[in-house]
Amino acid sequence: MATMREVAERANVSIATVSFVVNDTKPVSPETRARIMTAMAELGYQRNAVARALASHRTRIVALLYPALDHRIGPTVMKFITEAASVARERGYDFVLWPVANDAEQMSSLLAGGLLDGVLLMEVQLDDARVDRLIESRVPFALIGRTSDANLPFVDIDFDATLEQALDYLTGLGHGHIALVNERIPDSTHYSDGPQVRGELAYREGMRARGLVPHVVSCEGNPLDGRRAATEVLRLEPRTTAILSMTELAVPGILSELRRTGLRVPADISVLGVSSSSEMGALSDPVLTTLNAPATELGGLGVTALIDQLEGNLAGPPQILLDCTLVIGESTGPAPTRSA
Amino acid sequence: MATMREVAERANVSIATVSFVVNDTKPVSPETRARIMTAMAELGYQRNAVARALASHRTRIVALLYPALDHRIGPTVMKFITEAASVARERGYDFVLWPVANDAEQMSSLLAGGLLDGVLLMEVQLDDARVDRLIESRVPFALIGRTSDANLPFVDIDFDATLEQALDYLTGLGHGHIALVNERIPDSTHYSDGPQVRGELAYREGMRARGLVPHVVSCEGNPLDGRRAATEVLRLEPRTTAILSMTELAVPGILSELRRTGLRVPADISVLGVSSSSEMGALSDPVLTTLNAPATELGGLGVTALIDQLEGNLAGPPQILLDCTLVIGESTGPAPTRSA
DNA sequence: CTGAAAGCGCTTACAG
DNA sequence: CTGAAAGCGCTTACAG
Repeated sequence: MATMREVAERANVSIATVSFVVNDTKPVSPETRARIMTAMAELGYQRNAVARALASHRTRIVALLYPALDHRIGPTVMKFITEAASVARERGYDFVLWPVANDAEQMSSLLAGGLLDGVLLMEVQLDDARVDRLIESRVPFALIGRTSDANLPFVDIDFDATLEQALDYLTGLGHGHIALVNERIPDSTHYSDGPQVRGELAYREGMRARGLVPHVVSCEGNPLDGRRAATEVLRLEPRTTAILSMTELAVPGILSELRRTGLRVPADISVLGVSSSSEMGALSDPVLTTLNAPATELGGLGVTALIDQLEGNLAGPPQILLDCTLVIGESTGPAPTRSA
Repeated sequence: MATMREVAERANVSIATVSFVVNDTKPVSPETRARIMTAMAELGYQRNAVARALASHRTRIVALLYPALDHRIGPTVMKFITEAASVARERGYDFVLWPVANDAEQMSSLLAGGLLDGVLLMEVQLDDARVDRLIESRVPFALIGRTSDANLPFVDIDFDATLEQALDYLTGLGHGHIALVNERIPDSTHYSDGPQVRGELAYREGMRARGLVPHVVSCEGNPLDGRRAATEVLRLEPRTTAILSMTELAVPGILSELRRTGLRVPADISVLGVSSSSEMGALSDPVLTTLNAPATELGGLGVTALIDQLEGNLAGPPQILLDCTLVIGESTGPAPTRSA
C-alpha cells in the first residue's frame, strides 16, 4: 500500500498538498493537482482510513447497534436497514451493523474506541440501560423507538394513531368484539418493550372510547404460541369477530388454529397485523391485512437525524412519530351478522 | 476522554509501561501495576482503538460483507450471523456486518482503509467479482459458499449430499415423480448463484442415477411466484407426488396453490424444503419437512477459518463442506397409491 | 522491570 | 497556491 508520503515524493510536492487534493479541502493549482493525480494512479494510492481518523478525530462511520442474540430480522427491519445504509452512504458515511448482546457492558469498549462517529439504537426499551451508556460515552446517537425520557432524539411509530386507525377500520366493518394479541418477549430484559406497552395502552384506550370491551392475550413470536393465543382469545370472548395481532411471527399459528376450530377467515373472524409488513402478510394464507410499519421512512429519518446532529446543523433533538399504512389483504371483512 | 499520557503522569511511569499493563504484553511489578490500575480507574481511562490500530497495524475487527440490497435475512442467515459474532468475540475480535451493494466498486474503499483485519463474504457466486477485489486488496478473507476456483478458503453446504439425502428420503417413502422448485434471483448479477446451480445439478444427477425423470421449475422467492411454480410443476408432470423446494419464501404459495387445486398435503403430494430452517418450516401450514441448513456451524467454522488465518496458525486454505439435517414435519408422507 | 524515542499515516493551523 | 511542522494516541524495538 502506497502512502501519502510516497505520492508526495513522486509528485514533488509536500504531503500537505497531497492531502488537500485527496480531500479536496483547499484550492490547488491545476498543474500540481494533475501531477498528484497521476502519481496516485501510478502508485494505486488509497487513503488509510485509520490514520485519517486519528488525525481528524472522525471516522465517518455510523453504526446501528442491534440486539442480535434474541431477535429476528424480518422484512420490516431489513427495509429499515437498507434505507439507513443508503442514506448514510449518500451523506458520505459508512454504515455498519454492530450486533451486541442486549447488555450495556459489551457496548462500552466499542463506544470508547473512537471508532464510531455516531450510533443508531433500535429495539429501545422504555427504560433502557444501553441509552444510559450511550449518554455517558458522549457518542452522538439517535433512537429508533423511545424511552420514557422525552428529551432524547428519536424516530418512532405513532402507536396511538396506528391503533386508532385499526379500530376505525374494524368498527367501520361492523366489528364490536375486537381482541388484541400482543407480543411477549421471553427475555426479561425486554420487559418494557416500547411498542408492546404503547400499543396495548392505545388499544385499551381506543376500545374504551368506543364503549367496547378490550381483551388482551400475550403471545410469543412463534406459530405454536400463536395457536395457543387464538384459543385463549376465543375462550376469553367467544363472540370475538376480529383479532389485532402485534406479533408478526405468530400469525400463521393464529390463522391455522382458527381454521382448525372451524372458523373461516374472514367470513367468521377477521385478522389484522399491526406494525407488520406486506411481505410478511403475503406469507399468510389468506393474505393478511396489515398496518405496515413505515420501515423505510424510519431508516431514512433515523440516520438523517443522526448525521445532522454530527454535522451540527440541528436545533434541538429531533423527535419524529410516523403512522403505519393500512394495506388491505384477504384476512379482513365485514363482521358476521350473528354479532352485528 | 483520558489518554494514556495522562494515566502515565498520574501514576508516575512512562506511557510504555501503561501500555504494557493495558495490553498485558510485558511483565510489570505488582506495585507499579497497582498504581497504574488505580490511575486508570480514577481517570476512567479507555484505550483509543483508532490510535492502537494505527500503531499496531491491526484493528481486531472482522466484517461480514453481505449484499443487503437484494436479499432478505431469514432465520438461517440470522443464526449464521449470531454464531459468527459470538465466536469472533470469544477470540477477541469485534464483528460487524457491512452491508454493501453487490458491486465490487463500493468494497474497495472499505478494504483499503485498513479498518478491517479480515472479511467474511457470503452469497458467493460461482464467478464473483467481489472475490477478485478481495484478493487484490490483500485483506485476508474466507468465503461462505464457493466460487469455481477451488483454491480459496471456504465453508459451504454439501449440496450433493443434501440432495442425495432428500431423494433417498422421498424414494424411501415410495415417491417416483419428484420435482424441483429452484430459486431464481431476479437480479442478473446473481446469475450463477452457487446453491442454485449446485443443487440443481445434484438433483438431476440423483434422479438420473435412480432412473427417474427430473423436472425443474424456477421460482422467485415470494408466495405469489410460488403459486405459479406449483401450477407449472403439475402442468409439466401431473403425476408429481413430491416437490423439493430450494426457495424458502415461496413455500407458502406452493402449499396454498396445491390446496386450491384440491390436493392434500401430504396425502396426495409431499413438499420438502431444502436448505431451509425449522423456524421457516413452522410458519407453514402444515408444518414443513425441511433439510435444515447447518447455519450455526457455518458461522462458527467461517470465522474460525478466518481468524486462524489472521493469526497464522493454519496450513493451507480450509475447505469445509457440511450436510443439512432432515427434520420431519407434517408436509411429507408415503406416496399415494395411485402412483405406487 | 522500566523508560526514551521513533514511528504508524494522516490532518491542520500557521507562515509565506 | 504550497510547505514545514506539530500533533492525533498509541505500540514496539532498543537500552539500560
